[in-house]
Amino acid sequence: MKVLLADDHPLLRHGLRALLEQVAGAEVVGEASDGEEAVALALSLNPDVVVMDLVMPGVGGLEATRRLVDQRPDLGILVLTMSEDDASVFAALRAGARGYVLKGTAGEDFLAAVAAVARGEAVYGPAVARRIRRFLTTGPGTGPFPELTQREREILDLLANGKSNAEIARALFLSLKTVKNHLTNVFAKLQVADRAQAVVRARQAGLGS
Amino acid sequence: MKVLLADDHPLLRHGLRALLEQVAGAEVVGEASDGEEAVALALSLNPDVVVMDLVMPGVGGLEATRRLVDQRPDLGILVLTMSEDDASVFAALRAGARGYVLKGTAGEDFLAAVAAVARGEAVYGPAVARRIRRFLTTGPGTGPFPELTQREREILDLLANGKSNAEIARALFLSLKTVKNHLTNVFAKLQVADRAQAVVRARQAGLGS
DNA sequence: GAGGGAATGGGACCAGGGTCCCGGTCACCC
DNA sequence: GGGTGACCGGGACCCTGGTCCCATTCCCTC
Repeated sequence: MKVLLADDHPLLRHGLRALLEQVAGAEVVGEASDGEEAVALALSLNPDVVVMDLVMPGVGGLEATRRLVDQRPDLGILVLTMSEDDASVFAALRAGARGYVLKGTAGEDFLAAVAAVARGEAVYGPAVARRIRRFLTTGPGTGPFPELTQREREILDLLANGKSNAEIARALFLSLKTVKNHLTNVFAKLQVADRAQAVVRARQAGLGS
Repeated sequence: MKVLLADDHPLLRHGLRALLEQVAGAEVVGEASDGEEAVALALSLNPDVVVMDLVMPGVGGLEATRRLVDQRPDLGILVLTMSEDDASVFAALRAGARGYVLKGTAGEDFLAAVAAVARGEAVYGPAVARRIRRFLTTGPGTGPFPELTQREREILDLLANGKSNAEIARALFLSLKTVKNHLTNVFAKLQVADRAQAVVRARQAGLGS
């Protein structure tokens, strides 16, 4: 099983290589630090699996995945990323990645995912699986504020970044009135008096950037 | 040299351990995956250096750093961060970290930083070094936002906890007008438009509870 | 003593934020 | 079919928040 590593963090590449080399039959045939390099190395080294970071300088993992899948449809690509957001998950899957693992997963789970992708299977980490299930069920699942609706959470997230009502309205293509109405509900559910307190609560819960 | 690793990413911990174990005299005595665990292990294992990630589930690296420095002022804490953004790095240093390295740094540089922190030195990147110098040269203004006056910082701190103008006025025995006037100055100095954005900035810098 | 900045307030003004109440559409479920 | 809830929006209303003036009192420094 030949593996190609593509990640712009030397430390992380080192960890992956150390992990993979413990496994009999696994061999790290190359390392790339950006998407361009990843595509070139994958085409020349013919690995069974490419472990691909999404965020890399220059050509990112998403674009590299698209190019590789275009030329080698059977190549297994395991996307490895920090971000857990819905957009990334589905963008990666649409691009043709066969697996999606968060960087926070345990070593054994990661190795199992690499092996599975090499065998042609598709795997997702448990965290992402939960995320997908939540996304599919759409219900007010296990978010930071489960009592909020989807829309209310979107608005709160923008609020947590200091956006004004008008900016939120523009960002979500809503009327100013709708934003204010939603926020009134959010404040009630969070049991806060105004937007400033809501920002405090939201950022305590890890929202915002 | 005894090292404790605190990061919620097993893969990254693995990479760091592999790196450190190449060095004679270095020993990874423990691994923690959140701030709570990091504090407990550091107090029981007595390492020379704690390599601390900032973003961890539950008690984050910032709070863990504060608690550790409180109990073991001489303990070297090396913060490991994704990005070099001013607010978080500065907050970490304010919490008592003796250095920080980006996750993207090369292995040798990372090892050098760990060794330096173990020796009691402090290591910072050029961007932070500039900021530190400015912070120190602006005298014992002590805290983020050196451009603010003492009173303005007090008010901003209350604001960062979601207090209204009236509440701030009562808390500080001031007129409502005075609070508003001070806040107008604070907003100008922080280059934000309103209190919500000020809350965001303040909490990014580690203010508030 | 003159100057400047920090701190404290007042007056006037008004835009944005927030509330309450109302209407409608759509999807889902009993 | 009827009910419920999310989502979208309007009207009217009030008040906090924020700004731009202004003044006063300290205190520190030149």
